[in-house]
Amino acid sequence: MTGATDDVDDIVAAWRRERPDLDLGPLEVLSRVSRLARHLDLTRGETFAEHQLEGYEFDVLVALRRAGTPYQLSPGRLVQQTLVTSGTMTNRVDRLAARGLVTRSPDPDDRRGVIVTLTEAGKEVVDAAFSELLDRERRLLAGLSARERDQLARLLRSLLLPFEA
Amino acid sequence: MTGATDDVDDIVAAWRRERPDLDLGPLEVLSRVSRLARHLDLTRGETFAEHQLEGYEFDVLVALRRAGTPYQLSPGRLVQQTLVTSGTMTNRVDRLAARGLVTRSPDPDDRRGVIVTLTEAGKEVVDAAFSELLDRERRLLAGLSARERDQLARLLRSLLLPFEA
DNA sequence: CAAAAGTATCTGAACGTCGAGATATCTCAG
DNA sequence: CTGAGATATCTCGACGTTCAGATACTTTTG
Repeated sequence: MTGATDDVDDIVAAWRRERPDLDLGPLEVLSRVSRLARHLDLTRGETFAEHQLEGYEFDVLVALRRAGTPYQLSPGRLVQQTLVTSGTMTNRVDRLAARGLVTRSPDPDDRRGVIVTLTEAGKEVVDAAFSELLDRERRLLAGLSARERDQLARLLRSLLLPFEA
Repeated sequence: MTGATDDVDDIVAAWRRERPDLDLGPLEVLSRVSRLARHLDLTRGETFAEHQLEGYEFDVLVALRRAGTPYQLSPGRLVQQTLVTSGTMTNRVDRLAARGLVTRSPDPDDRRGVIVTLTEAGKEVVDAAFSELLDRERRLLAGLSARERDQLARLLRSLLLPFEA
């Protein structure tokens, strides 16, 4: 059994033919990261659709949910956790508030500030969707042993660290 | 020395506190993949800007470049390789053609078809940008040994395969 | 305490992507 | 050959994101 090849193997082979002078090593890892993330994004949508959620809505709800009681965060903190811009977060909170999944209220300690709170309805939706997402993702990882998953997590962490300085 | 922790460690710890009933294992791997990809996307933009390119333009040029002489692909093939929709590809080719980086011509063998060709100017731009991108990505991976990079590539490949069936 | 610098959030226009549908062409069974 | 279905590409309106700048408030400085 010769190990199966993926799209990135083809891409690297093509480059090796076209540019044998270049060290294509980085592609082996980082192209796979990008493509895998893209596939994950595309299929996550299926899970969310079952709960009448969009992916970007989920990202906000999930940040509020794991903050714990009373499920409150400022837009600024939500921006940090979701890696989007402040204008985007304003829009997202608007839409979620219109659907009754969060509320927006003034921060009593800082009159510039706003507090976004997960509603009970929002909590129910996000809990259901999150649990299903975990199930789905567990299936994606089923092909790896526990040891391999640990390795993978450890290696990815070390790539992630430089971005979080 | 206790290993450094990243954002995902914090996220998992928060979830463990909030939902000790759930198996959060998938997050350790897949959250890192998503966040890393997002960071890669954000910083890739810096490299491209030096060559007056946008990331989405680069994706198209690079697919044509590695196709080899005569650097031609149909919009359909470009769609497959870049994981975007056909409408998006039409727009991208429009913009690249307007900038003189590609040309669009009818396919002589299939009158429904179109052939997108990389111009000499397009080739020069993409070669310069690609080489610089590789340098930059190599630096990101410098913290890993060759053996670790291989491991990582192998594990990511096995996660990618199910999406490519 | 006043002025300057910093911070939190929102606004609005420009932009790229998507998704459904339209058009034109090709393929193949009958 | 003909008609049905498949295929390749494009059109276009809706949408979410970005970016720069505006606003309002807070903190720091002298």
